[in-house]
Amino acid sequence: MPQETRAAARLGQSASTVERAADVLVLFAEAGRRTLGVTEIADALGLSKPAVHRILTSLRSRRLVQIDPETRRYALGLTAMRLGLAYLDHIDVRRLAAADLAELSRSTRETATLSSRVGTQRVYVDQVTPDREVIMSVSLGVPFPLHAGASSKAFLAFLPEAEIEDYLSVDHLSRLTDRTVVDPDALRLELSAIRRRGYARSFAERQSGAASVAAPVFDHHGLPAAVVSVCGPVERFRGEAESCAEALLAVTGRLSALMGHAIETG
Amino acid sequence: MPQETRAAARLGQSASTVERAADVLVLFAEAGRRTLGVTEIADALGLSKPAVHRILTSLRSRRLVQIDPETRRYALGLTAMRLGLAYLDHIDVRRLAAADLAELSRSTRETATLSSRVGTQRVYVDQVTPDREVIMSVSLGVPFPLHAGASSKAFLAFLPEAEIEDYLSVDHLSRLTDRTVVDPDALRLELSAIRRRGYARSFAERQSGAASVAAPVFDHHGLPAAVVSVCGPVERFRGEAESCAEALLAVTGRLSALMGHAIETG
DNA sequence: AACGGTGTTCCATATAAAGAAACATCTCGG
DNA sequence: CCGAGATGTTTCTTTATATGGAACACCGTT
Repeated sequence: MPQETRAAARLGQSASTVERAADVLVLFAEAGRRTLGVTEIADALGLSKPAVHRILTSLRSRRLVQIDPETRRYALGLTAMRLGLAYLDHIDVRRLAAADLAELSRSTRETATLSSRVGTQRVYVDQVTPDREVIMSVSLGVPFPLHAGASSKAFLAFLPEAEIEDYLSVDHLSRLTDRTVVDPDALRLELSAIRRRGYARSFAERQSGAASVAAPVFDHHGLPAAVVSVCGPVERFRGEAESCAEALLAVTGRLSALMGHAIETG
Repeated sequence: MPQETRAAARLGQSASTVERAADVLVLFAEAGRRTLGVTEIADALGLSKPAVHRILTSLRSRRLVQIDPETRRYALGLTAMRLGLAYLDHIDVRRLAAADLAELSRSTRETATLSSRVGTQRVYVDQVTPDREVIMSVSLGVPFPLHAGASSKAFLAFLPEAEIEDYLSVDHLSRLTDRTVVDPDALRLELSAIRRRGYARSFAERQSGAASVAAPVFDHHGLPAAVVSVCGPVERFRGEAESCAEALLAVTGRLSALMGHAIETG
């Protein structure tokens, strides 16, 4: 009689005790409470007290949880923190975003790009172009300033205020096209609008004939770790900008969550 | 025949499969590599391939690890990050530091204190006094300004520059004793010296007859989460300040590591 | 197309988790 | 101060389940 465990279906052979232990760990992350007692856990997960106690003892031996000898209550341990920091250290935004870029380009039928920041400059690090005749294509690896174009402004708008002011106080903000905004006060207004709106727009600010919407992916410090954009020829993009922005924000929201930003403890 | 497992001694009954699973997780945090394969893990931990595979399948069902379908290699998953962030969110500095405060007081034979910041003020949240006749004792929960006394200056010195300037630009920095420094420029110099030195000193700045050294405990954002101090009567403290500072920095360094500051992923 | 390398499944066996109950501690409130 | 009713922990037998050798499946190479 093949009794179905709680294991996710179609994953193959599993180790049920390990799953119970994982459930215990997740409970610590979910519960608003910092500490949990044996009975509390047993009731919440439908396990017996001895089972929970054995699991906690094993988790304790690897410092995934720790016990407060005073109250005999359990909390997450140092190793739990190490796992989280290791995850955050090893994320490769480009790899993480690759599938989303492809999907974003497919659904919008425009070019989707990913940018990184290098000091006070920005570079495209990835792009996916749609399968149609007239498209936009960007150059990977070429540095651009932070004040012109949707991707650049998406970075700048969400930096700490001191960094923004440092950037705006440089002697001369370069003019890349006749639509580039180079007045610091005008830029401050624009950045403020971007923060309210959640994404940046550009029509030929950086490159004549090109238009785009862009939004940042936030890391667990709340700073922009990367910027995703959807861009296309300016003539047809006017009508698409809004729907592109919607798809864009869905993607950047998901990626930000994967980067540790604003996780809901459910 | 009672075969000794790898479980830490004297912890009570355990669940060995859970320990093996925990070892797998720790391996991801230890290894410089981001991804690991089944065989790689099995070899590293001395387990059989099927055992490792079953464990990974279970960990995967709870998203503690994830699999790259392309390469069939495994990496830490979203839940691992959640555990880390939950740990960092829930640290109770006071509880964490309690034992160290006691040891610090014992080894220096002076009073050890812990302070938290509440906006632009500071309060003592814990203290341990030594067992001798003439000692210093502070009042827990009473707010003090950030510019007078070692503990206060230890907070102020390591705040973001913008916050420091905000604080120094208030109309009138209060004078608590005749040794209190209230000149903004003199304070800027002093804060800079504190940052270089790593800890703050005070002789009767906040309280007549009292002297202290203090250093911050940093959180994973690199900001001071709390301040530890060693303090005593000003007459005898002059000769002790340097040795107290050494013990102090050992403690704040260790606590900072526990808070996620500057963790090495060995 | 055969190889050496992965990851994955099968299956009989042995092990180690499960759980009821008893025990040990702790915490209140009268 | 002392029991009542929690909690966490251990014992012990039964039973469920993790184990690992071997076989299988799936690559990317040569």
